[in-house]
Amino acid sequence: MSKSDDPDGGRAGDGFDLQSFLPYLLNQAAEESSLAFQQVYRERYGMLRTEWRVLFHLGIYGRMTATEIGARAKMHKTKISRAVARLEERRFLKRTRREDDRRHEVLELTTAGEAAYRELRQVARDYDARLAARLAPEEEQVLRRALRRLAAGAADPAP
Amino acid sequence: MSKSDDPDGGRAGDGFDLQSFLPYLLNQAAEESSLAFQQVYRERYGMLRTEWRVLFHLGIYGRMTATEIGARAKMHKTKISRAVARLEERRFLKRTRREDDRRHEVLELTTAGEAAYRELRQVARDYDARLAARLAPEEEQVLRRALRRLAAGAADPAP
DNA sequence: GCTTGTTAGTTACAAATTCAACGGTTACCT
DNA sequence: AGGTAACCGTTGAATTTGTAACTAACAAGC
Repeated sequence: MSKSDDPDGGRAGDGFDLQSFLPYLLNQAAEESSLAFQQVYRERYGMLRTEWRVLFHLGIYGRMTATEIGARAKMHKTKISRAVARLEERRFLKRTRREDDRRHEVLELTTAGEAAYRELRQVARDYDARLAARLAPEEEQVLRRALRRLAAGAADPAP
Repeated sequence: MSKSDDPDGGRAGDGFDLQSFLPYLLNQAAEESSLAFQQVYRERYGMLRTEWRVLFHLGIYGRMTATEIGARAKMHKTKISRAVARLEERRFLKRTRREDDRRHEVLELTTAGEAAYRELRQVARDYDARLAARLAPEEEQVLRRALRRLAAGAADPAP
């Protein structure tokens, strides 16, 4: 039949355009644009996605606790707990219990962690530039702004 | 210390702006914007992400094989295999071996599958509109175009 | 003091994803 | 034909994630 004859990636079929559905489209773009970066932190440092995120949070913001990272990155406690454990094993960070409240562990990068962070940060900068180069300069601005708005979530759940 | 004092979500620290790093930002936006839709297909149909995707591909493009879906959606074989198995169990789709080449299985929605698809499609449309409503109309256009370009991937890997 | 409740972080178990190998079918090559 | 290679789809084992119960530390009320 003539149902799926379009050579390109997608607007045939019935009325729904999957390639324009934001949750789907965002996911495809996120997936695709993570690939090359992923390859670096995986193959060069044996890290997982959760791990480079924790690394970056500490590299950027300095000493913080696991919960603070979780709040900023919207990552679940357990993910962070495991990422921290692995990063500690590999001596990328160290923990210190806070003496005024011994429930908190303050996390901090070691020298090795700092070094890894700085290298990955450079990779990230270069890579981000390469991604942005696929877009028109003003397009890029609009994109980042729109994404931040979407990432922020709905303020009001419609009355 | 004065290292992480910014009340809002992000630009303190050293020079790197994580909230603007596209792979990270895209992921946050994708995650956030999937939540409400996820809730519907999960709680109303007990589906997984892979499953609604397969369902939509069949609903939109009609009969296709698993590999064709994989190519369009950039989903791995095994994910699709398992999604198809679960959708079949629940009688949302049926398979037919192609007689001219018995390696292929043509997948097709059942009546129940069609019904589920149509309902979810409506949810998707409404939801997409609600997401887009957070953006300025022209912003929205630029966003979708930019995302499609990013999702398409790099044409040349730089010589 | 001694409950009760809350918060920080871990761990155990189940669910989902990835990776590698497999069976069955067709295509190619001599 | 016979052998090898390629392709479609599945399966089992290893990773990774998610969910829920847990320990430890503090805080508040009584």
